Amino acid sequence: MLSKKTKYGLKALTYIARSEGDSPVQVGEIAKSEQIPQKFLESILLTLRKSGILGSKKGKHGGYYLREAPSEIKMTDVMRVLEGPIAMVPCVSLNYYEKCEDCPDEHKCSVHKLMIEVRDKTLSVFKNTTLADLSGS
Amino acid sequence: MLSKKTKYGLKALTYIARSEGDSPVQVGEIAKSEQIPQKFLESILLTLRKSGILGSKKGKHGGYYLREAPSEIKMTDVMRVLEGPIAMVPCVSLNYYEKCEDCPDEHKCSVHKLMIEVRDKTLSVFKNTTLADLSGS
DNA sequence: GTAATTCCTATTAAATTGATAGGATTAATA
DNA sequence: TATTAATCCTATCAATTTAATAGGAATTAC
Repeated sequence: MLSKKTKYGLKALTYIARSEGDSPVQVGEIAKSEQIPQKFLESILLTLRKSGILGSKKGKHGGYYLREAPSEIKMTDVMRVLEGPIAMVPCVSLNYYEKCEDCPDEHKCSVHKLMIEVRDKTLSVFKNTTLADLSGS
Repeated sequence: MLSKKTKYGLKALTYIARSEGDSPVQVGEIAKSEQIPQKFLESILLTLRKSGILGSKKGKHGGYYLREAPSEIKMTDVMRVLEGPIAMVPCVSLNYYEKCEDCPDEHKCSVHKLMIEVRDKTLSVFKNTTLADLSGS
């Protein structure tokens, strides 16, 4: 299941994509409109900024803005920042690979091959979807 | 990420599929061979039995066995029993549908459509995979 | 009747997630 | 320069879920 962090993050990004004009969008506005606890949303947008997906402007009239056009922002990147690995087991993760403790040989593991398939299918969706698709192009 | 419950469950099913002969397979044997805490595995196999995937025989020389041939046991069923919904959000779940609290209209939700796509791709993998595939046909 | 097994319920420990709190820092503007 | 309004940062807490353990009841083979 998707964490609320990810869901809130996706909604916020969509909101920003839709309302991009001259000035950055403020956390308070997004929180109110999308019914997200403001302080929680703050921390999520901070994560997105640190990862390079969002930029920010501090102080009065500050807020957040996209660093690239919505059509350039891939779901693979967004999901990895918000949700972490796309794979269902660490041993098939491309970006966060880890050996499973309980597996002497992962090529003999019955779960391994199945999870590679799932990973590839999921990845294909996220690779071919951008923020523009979410915000209704 | 897959829960350990699911991973252990899949490994145990694979083990049973591979060693099916006349007599049922015992929890202790599986636990030892697959390095799974025995009591934890007990509860997992109990779940699988209650769902109808496994059968059991009590008492001395008892144990667990598959209710159908490995090639008849679909991953969709196994995953739903062990891991729960296949969808990443309740509002796109086929078997466990629930409205999202924070969504006034799910057809306008930017996350909804994306998650339907992911669900369908994942589902296609699980639909076309059986325990026979896991246990090396 | 004894030993070996599944079955059942309850409990606990650890990890993760969701949310909150309080203030430091920065920038616009009057 | 003081005020206001925003992001930024760190810490903490509460709730939930996950992983594992404990102890014994019920059942069956021999």
